[in-house]
Amino acid sequence: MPEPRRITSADVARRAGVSRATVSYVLNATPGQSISTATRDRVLDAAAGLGYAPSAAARTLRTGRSDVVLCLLPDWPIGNEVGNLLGNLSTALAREGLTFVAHPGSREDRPIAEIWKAITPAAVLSFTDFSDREREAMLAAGVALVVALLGRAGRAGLHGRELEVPQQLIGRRQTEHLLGTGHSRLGYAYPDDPRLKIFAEPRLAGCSGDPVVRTVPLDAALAAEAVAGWRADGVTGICAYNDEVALAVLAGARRLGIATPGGLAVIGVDDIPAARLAVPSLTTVTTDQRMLAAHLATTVVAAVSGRPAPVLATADLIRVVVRESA
Amino acid sequence: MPEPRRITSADVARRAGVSRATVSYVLNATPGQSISTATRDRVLDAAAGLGYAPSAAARTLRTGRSDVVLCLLPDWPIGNEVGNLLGNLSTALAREGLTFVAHPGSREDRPIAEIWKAITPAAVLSFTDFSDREREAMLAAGVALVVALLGRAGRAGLHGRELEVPQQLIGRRQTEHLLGTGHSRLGYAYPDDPRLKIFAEPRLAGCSGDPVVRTVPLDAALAAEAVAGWRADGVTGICAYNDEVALAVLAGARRLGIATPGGLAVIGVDDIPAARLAVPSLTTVTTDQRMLAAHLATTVVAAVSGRPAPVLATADLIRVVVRESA
DNA sequence: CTGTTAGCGCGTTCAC
DNA sequence: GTGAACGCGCTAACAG
Repeated sequence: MPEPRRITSADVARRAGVSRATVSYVLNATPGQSISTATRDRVLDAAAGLGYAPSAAARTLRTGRSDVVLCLLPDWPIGNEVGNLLGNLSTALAREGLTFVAHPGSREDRPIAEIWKAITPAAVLSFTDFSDREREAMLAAGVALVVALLGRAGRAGLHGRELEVPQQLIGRRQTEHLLGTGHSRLGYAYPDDPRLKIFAEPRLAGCSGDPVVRTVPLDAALAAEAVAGWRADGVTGICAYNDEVALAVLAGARRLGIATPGGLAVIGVDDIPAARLAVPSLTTVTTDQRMLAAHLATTVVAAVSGRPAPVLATADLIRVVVRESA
Repeated sequence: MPEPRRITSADVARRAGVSRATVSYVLNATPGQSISTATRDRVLDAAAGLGYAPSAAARTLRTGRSDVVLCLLPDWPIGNEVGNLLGNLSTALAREGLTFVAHPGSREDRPIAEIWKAITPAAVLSFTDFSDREREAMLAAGVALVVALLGRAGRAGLHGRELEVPQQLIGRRQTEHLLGTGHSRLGYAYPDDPRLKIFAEPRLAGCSGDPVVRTVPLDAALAAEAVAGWRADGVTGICAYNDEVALAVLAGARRLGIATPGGLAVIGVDDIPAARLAVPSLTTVTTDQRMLAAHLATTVVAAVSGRPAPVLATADLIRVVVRESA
């Protein structure tokens, strides 16, 4: 086999009878260049005819930045909703000519620096915050954007590119629903997994009505203990960290023979498939992942091109799905 | 700010008082080069002292291949288990010096070629099969490995690097359990989402006992219809495509007032958190994701370095988790 | 206006 | 152990 040599801009230039520079100008539509339509077309034709695709590596080497957006996934279990968000994000960024990739795996396995150095991304998104050193290193390396999807609460982002509002809003919506359906004494079912703290804290902080917090493991017997505790406190409505925790609360209540929602109302977060199949079916709160993804994509694009970040319209972002449990 | 110039191998060479070539040979431990220990150490010290990290882009440009392993995610909803697998895979590959990234999003959004051209990966993994054209294009571009996690059944892979066995094994284990607990007439609860077919087919094919197949949407009322049908057929044990479908079957049975497992035994797949919280708790089948990830990682490494693919030891890979529902 | 020349970015590798 | 070319695209400076 005659080693199928890569097609380079030189090939296109040769075929179009112009210089490589011209090819570059035409293909990148470089502003401030005046190239005749005839030449333009010849180049375009040649490129198309040869099936030319520029070498991403060369471009990256030259410009110091690829068109890849790197997302660092958290080390806590990612479920359906996150998967969904990533998919939407990928689609939205693709429309802008950016390639989205996600890197799973904890930062302990591999220093975060190795990851982005291997990719030379245009932007890095992360679900957890960066240390100042990391942030600086990336910026110094020319990474255009550094978004923490959930910055430390209250921290004025270096870029105003953080997105903690929705989390608090989730807690708010949960309590609003419960308070609105006649429950005045509330509990908060906190997740067992310490890695989830970064999400749980802002959600809890968004709750009004000062709920009684208890940790609820994903186990019916252990959940029952928590439920018993809440009962003793006079709590009648529970905001759960997410649907899984909510299902645990439901299972715990059942063990104790407590009727739901009569004896205890429960509201989750995420609307996982199991939520509607539970008995009683689970009332929960969902985020419009498509809208959120669109916003994130816009934020990334803005940052890459040096424009200010857009403001997230949070109005319809988070919705209560009313079912039987609350 | 004095524009923090990147540290290159030239800097290291200068500091160590050697040529750039030598630096390259030392840092890559290039075989067939005779470099004195003294020089070696000087280079190593200089590199460490300067905090030198080679430019991935330049390396990729030169060698035609990055050290990134690209995984193309399917467009069907990815859940916890897949997330888990990806995490383990990432960790395993990191140990081999490879950077793992995943690209979500359907192939309709963006031709698959654009993705890998943007990354120049050492290897590409995919959950679904590639067309022959795609496969060839990648191979021609120097991508070392092209694994379809689930090739078309029966297709003799170009590389023998396909992994369909576990899927069939899942079905096998489910039926074994049900047949072993006294159920002779079985049903298979097929997922509603057509995108899942690629997983569902091999799982179903692995089932013994020729089960009666019915599609079960994730909705209690609709699931009840399917359950009623099975009852009419004399079916007493259901293998579900996954835990969510199994939960739907459970919900359907409850609607009809059918006791589980007395009236109908159900076994799922995945062991999602909701499985143990269901009523009755769900008997299910799990895959050892860590073991699977290790095998995949080994396969990738073998392929990248041109060695033959290892054989997967399937013995303990798939396990039944016995709970109440079957 | 139109388009070209030339050198850069950085690590790798062949030939001496 | 070294010099020098190479992989490929970008872009400032420059000539018709």
